Amino acid sequence: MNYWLIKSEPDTWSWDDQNKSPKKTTEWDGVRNYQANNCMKDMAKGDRCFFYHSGKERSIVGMVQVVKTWELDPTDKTGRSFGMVTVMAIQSAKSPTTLAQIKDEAKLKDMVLVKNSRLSVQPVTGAQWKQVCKMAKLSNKQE
DNA sequence: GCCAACGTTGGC
DNA sequence: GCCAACGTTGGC
Repeated sequence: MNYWLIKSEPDTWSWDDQNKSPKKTTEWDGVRNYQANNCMKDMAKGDRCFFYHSGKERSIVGMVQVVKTWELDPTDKTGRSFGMVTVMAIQSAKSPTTLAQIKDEAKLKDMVLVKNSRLSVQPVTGAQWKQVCKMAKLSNKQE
């Protein structure tokens, strides 16, 4: 199992939208960046991702699970084989964790979120995952 | 609203 | 294949 972080501008697609959508799932389309696309290609069914609000909020607000692996994004008109995965909301953060808090935590100083803030889909290490779960009051147990 | 960081485009 | 110009993202 691998861990990831996906970002969304809440005005475009918020955690609330995610939870209101049928079966709490959504196709994570619209990614037009090779690095982000490659991350999605590496995702396996059951992998988990933090859901991060960029823009004004800048915080980790929940956790989603990959329910369908990478497939071609039908909205892509570039002809460059950008794709998407399908994710399902599984937990809301009881204590949403802000970017400022993450930056203050020494154990998280190497997070991609800190080092390359522009990447919209990014890997998270096991140690970082555990630490953020603790801070956000998210359960790390497997169903 | 500004600007740094980064990715992409296109001329050569 | 290089690199300048440009556009976009996202934190501040």
